[in-house]
Amino acid sequence: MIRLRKDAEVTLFPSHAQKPADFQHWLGSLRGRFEDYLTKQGLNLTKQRETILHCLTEADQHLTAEQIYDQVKKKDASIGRATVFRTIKLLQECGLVDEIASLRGSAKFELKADRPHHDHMICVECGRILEFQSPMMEKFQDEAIRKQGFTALWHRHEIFGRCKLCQKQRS
Amino acid sequence: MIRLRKDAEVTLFPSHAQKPADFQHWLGSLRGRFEDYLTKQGLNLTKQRETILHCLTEADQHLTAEQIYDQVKKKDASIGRATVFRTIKLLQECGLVDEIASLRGSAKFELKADRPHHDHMICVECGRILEFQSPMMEKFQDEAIRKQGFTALWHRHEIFGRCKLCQKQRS
DNA sequence: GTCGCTGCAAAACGTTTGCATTTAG
DNA sequence: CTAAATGCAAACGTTTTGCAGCGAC
Repeated sequence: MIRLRKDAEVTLFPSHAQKPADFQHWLGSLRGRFEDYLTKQGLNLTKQRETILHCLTEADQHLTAEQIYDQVKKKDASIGRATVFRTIKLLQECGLVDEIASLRGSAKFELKADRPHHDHMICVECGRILEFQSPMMEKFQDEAIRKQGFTALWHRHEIFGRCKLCQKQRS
Repeated sequence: MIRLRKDAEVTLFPSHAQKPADFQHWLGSLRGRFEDYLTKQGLNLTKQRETILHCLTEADQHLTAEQIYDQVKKKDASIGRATVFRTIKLLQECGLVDEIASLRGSAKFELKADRPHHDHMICVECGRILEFQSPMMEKFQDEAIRKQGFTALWHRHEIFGRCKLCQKQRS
């Protein structure tokens, strides 16, 4: 028998990551983690890669590759699309960035960094992405994984529907 | 306080839908549901649409549009890709087919029909898709949705990793 | 000088669409 | 006769790739 308090089940996050108080220090630490990974692979942290990471830290929402590209262009107009895609891939490999599904079309990305794991509710009307976390859900998920003899690497859990505002506008 | 039996938490499904004992009757009922939907929309159940639905009922795994197209061609070589895509879309609209994400590339589809809701574990090595269901997970998910004031339309929960066999081969 | 990195353009990929033709009631 | 349905090929949006030139150690 499992007992649990009704209160502790679900945590909501604001729709975007909170910026750490010491932004510069945070940015530096991410930069360091990226550089470490690249070095280990025999690669380098170039100006372009740094710019792209920087844009991701500044963004307060989930961005498509194209949106990241737009932001990056503001800092350095010479950077090409291909570099953005290639860099996002590197950031995913080293665990700094996560891909989340969008309703249709292009993928969206978020800076995972040190944030706790969470899942997403995606509004099909306005595209807004809400985040939530439920340790209990994780628990039962782990149970299923164990039962199946599966080795989980990552997962995504996306709920599509209408956010409070869009639902209200409909009625 | 919520109490629950440790046993009843997670149900595994075989990696594909069990075929009903009376296949013909089942097929007929799905066909009927499709036809009802089409009629309501002022559309018709054509030979092509019937063939595509038939292929989906025969498949015992999750198929991409291209794989469905291949199966369909065996029954009627004249059917085009576009018709397959268009028909899958209709089947989704009337709730007979669900789309599930594949690791990369094309979407995969499954015949939802009367099957209970379930989620997926996707093996990144062999592509095998395992299914599981956990009422408790749904419960906490609903809790999160309620807290957020969200109106859920559908969701998907996909765990990527290695299945038992592929994991064994690695070690 | 080497090897990685880049931007560009072209290719690849899965999916959708426009259109002329066929089909069914 | 009309409206829907089809197959084809072209278009689409996103992502990947080939390649020649650039740049950093």
